[in-house]
Amino acid sequence: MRSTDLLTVGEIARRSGFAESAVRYYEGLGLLAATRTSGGQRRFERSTLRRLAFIRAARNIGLSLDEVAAALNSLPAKRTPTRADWAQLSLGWRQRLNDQIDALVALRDGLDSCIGCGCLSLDRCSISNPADTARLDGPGAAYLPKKLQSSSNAGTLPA
Amino acid sequence: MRSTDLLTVGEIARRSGFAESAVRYYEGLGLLAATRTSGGQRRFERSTLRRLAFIRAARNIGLSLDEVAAALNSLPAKRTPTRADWAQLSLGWRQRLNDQIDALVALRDGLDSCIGCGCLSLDRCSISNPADTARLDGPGAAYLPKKLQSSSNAGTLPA
DNA sequence: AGTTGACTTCAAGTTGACTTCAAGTTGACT
DNA sequence: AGTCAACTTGAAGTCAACTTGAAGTCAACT
Repeated sequence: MRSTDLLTVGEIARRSGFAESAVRYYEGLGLLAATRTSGGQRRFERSTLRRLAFIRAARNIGLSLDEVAAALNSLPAKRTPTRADWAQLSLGWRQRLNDQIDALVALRDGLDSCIGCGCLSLDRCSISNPADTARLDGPGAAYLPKKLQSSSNAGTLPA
Repeated sequence: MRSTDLLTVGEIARRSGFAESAVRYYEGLGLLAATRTSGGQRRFERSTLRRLAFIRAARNIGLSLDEVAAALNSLPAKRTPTRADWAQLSLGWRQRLNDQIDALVALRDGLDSCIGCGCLSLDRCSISNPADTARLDGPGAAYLPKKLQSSSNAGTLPA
């Protein structure tokens, strides 16, 4: 990092918290841009860190990489994105999060009414409805965040 | 379905809303039990439908099949599970759902404060924190339900 | 100049939850 | 007895998002 302020893939990885392999993968997908040294090594601009921050945020919220790509492509190509650009971009996530929250709340409320009866009827129980039927279409079936999936109390009482 | 009230894989699939391949897969995993005809075809008891309802509910809530298996294995092996058994089993899900909801709410609140500043700083912005750091460990990174993932407004404003 | 850690590419492997396929049976009905 | 939809198995394919491995190259430092 002597000559300019360009960063190697290792530095980018360390600073962003992504694995090097992920950074290379993202570059391959076109999510990140890199120049190359004469020897063929990647050099990233500092602004790449902001892109990666955006990517992580988006992934935290649940966007696929395809969606992340689309979002990044909607940034102004010819000037450095401003704060406002980034803010604009993340504004649409709010509704998305609210949708997820609503879905889970609906699921929990359905569960509450199920606990009372223990039915789990395919016909009547809202929590065990096949995904394609009636009321879960708005709320949407809720697949658990991976973090929470592995760690717990599968169906058994906590105590 | 003449002779007894045993159901074929096709009937089970139709009535449960699962694909036949999924039903066979679940049987292979031991989530479902089936007797066989002399010719080797599967025959399921009617109670299998309730198990499948449970499986769907659990999957809706986000349990992995491993977790579903563990939950089902905790059912009394020697008698037909009662309503109370099923209710007991699903009771533990409530906390899980609440955890998910809390995680998303925290994420949304973080996003709200981010939108104001547009920073997305790796250091300071809670929404773009690497998954392994500080505050997201409780809440957990939230990966979006698949349903919601594909269908939307990726990072762009709704209007 | 030599060392050595960091880098390169490309292919293949991983995970979970299934689905698809091919080729061959079975069983309910006529 | 014949028909044919529905069934069987096992292997392989799918998807996303990476990771891993092998075999080789680069660059910073001494």
